[in-house]
Amino acid sequence: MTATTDPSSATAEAADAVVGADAADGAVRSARALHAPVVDWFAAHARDLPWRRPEAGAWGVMASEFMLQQTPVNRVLPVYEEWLERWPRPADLAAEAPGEAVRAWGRLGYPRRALRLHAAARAIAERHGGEVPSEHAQLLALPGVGEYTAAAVVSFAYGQRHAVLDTNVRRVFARAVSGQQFPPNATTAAERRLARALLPDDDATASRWAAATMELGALVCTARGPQCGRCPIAEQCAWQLAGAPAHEGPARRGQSYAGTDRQVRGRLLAVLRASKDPVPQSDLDQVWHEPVQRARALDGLVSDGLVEPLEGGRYRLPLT
DNA sequence: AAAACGTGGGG
DNA sequence: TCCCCAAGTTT
Repeated sequence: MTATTDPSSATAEAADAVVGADAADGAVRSARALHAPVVDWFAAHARDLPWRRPEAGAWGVMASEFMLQQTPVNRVLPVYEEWLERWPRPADLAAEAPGEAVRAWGRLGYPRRALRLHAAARAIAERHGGEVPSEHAQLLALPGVGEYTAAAVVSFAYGQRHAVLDTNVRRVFARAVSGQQFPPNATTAAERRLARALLPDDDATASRWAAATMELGALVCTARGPQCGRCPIAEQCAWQLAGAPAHEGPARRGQSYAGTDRQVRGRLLAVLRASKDPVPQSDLDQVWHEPVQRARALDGLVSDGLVEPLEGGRYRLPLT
């Protein structure tokens, strides 16, 4: 275990962040008091996910993070296994046609992620000697890698001390520290500051803390129906202490789907994925009744590089 | 900075 | 049933 009790600059910074986040709460809790319970809870309750096993490597971690962007763990699992078996290293994927990545992506959703993971693999093969970079800035420069994914890779794959702020962690901090039921709609500077302030001092503990807070949010401190009875820090949770007040601020605007271009794109791509050979326009025309929207959706897929138009009005997943 | 971007499961 | 949500990124 680590020194969870000695004071440090990080503690003072955390205190400031906490006060800043909730000035009404006069009792400044020690950030350090959260580390041990959460990390110990993680040691006892963490799921055995394939990308957490040592053999996953940085490439496995990175691939899993792409797949997990907005897609639940259970749906990712089978695709991840096939993907890593087929393309065990970045160079293996880089050697493939991008369309094969899109096909293997299956129904995970947001297929541009498949294209970006493929492009990232090519960048890694060309610019990084086939090794997933271990610097946050270099990762951030890769297609499809944003602030969260870069942080996840350096933390989970390389064991670095880096704040990892995903939707789960944001919710845990919002409740446990800020006393709010939900975090703001968009990640704020205050949240980043708080996440940095709460980070344990040493790399190993910081890395575990990142994974642990994420897992706590995913399994216990969930968006709906949180299981506070099973939470290791329920006694210190600012939201609980405040009587679990309902969320104030603006509600998150839901995403509509039925009837949108996204739905049409999804149907078009499903047809293309299913066929190894080029598909005639007439087959694509079956998926949507409205010709204007249908054409717009197809154009969008082409301009996104997800679909390749051929001579004679035929289409296929991209070869190059 | 708001909006686009897929898909399916659970409350 | 319907709505909400899921390890975000890009433009």
